[in-house]
Amino acid sequence: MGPAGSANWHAMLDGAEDILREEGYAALTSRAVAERIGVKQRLVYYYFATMDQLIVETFRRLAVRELERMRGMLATPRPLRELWDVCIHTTDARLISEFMALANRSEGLRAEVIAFIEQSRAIQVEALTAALAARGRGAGMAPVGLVMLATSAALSLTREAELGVTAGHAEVTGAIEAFLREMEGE
Amino acid sequence: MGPAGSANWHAMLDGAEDILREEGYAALTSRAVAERIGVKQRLVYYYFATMDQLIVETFRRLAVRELERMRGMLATPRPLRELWDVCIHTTDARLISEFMALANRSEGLRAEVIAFIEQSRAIQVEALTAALAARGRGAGMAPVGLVMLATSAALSLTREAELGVTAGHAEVTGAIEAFLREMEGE
DNA sequence: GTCTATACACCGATAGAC
DNA sequence: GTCTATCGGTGTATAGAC
Repeated sequence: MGPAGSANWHAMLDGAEDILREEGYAALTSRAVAERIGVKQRLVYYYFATMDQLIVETFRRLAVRELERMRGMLATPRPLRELWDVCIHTTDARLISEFMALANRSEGLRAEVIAFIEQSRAIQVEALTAALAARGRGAGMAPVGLVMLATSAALSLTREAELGVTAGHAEVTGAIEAFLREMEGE
Repeated sequence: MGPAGSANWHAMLDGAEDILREEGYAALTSRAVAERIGVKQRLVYYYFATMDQLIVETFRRLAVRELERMRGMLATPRPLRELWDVCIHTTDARLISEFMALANRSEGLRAEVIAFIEQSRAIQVEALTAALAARGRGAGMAPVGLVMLATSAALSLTREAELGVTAGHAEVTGAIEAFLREMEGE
């Protein structure tokens, strides 16, 4: 309904994102979003027809930004290093947990999540394939497999670190760092 | 409060588990649990002081069962194969997503989740270490790192498969299957 | 665009009878 | 152990004034 891209529209998505991160999806209500940005609850329904729509838009905005950022990294001197650092340092496992749980029950969100995973994987495969080709070598597994494995590891490493579990982390991180150094130096 | 281990106690945990799996934690209410097992809402508060306690007990019962099962596998002819099959086939990523999201906001649950991860990792490390020693070889990475990596992969493989994403899955599964065959034959 | 007001349903938790 | 009844609060969503 309301104008996408307007100041209030963005403010509402910002609020929704913060609430998801800090309090979880059970706390993501139209009242909470309104209060957080200093408007009345009714206004949320002027900008979004349902709460589900607000959630989907929140994820979509995040996904678009992230994909754009990742594509930008393809042109840098060390794309693999950049992509890995993003995965491991700027990922918020709490926020991702909420979206993963929500995606199990919202068709609209699920479609967005699927699209995001597929596109981000494609970008990462492109980066790894190019890096391997430039050095005229393979990696013992097809790039798409290696990318899938690294993405899984990054997500679990981040999530467990937030919980306070670290068994095996140094070993996995070490192996990936060694691979990155071998591929891109520094 | 109420007698842990009684028929109603188990029925309530069963109900809670089903609701989490099917509808998510936002739908896990005392009324929903009561209705599902055919009792009145008040009775839920006779067995559990708070909803948080019910959630913690639901996870704990599940974790205890799972750890027992995993320990039992250490004595089988192919422990690595058994442990991997459990990870990849009987894991319900939806249920895990809910517990992961809940653990971000419930101290009691978080402690249980941490304990479970640490204990299951220890069992898996024991299995892998024994298997490597029996064959007098190493694996290019310390066992705990390999276990961490495999666990991450299993979780993401299951979760993505439920979403319908499969890019890179065959490659990762193939590599792990090859490793298992090399270690335990068949 | 933004508001007041409200319909209707559901929540956790408790009092207290049987 | 199990129930009826209820308190005070919150949820989505809508009607309609300004």
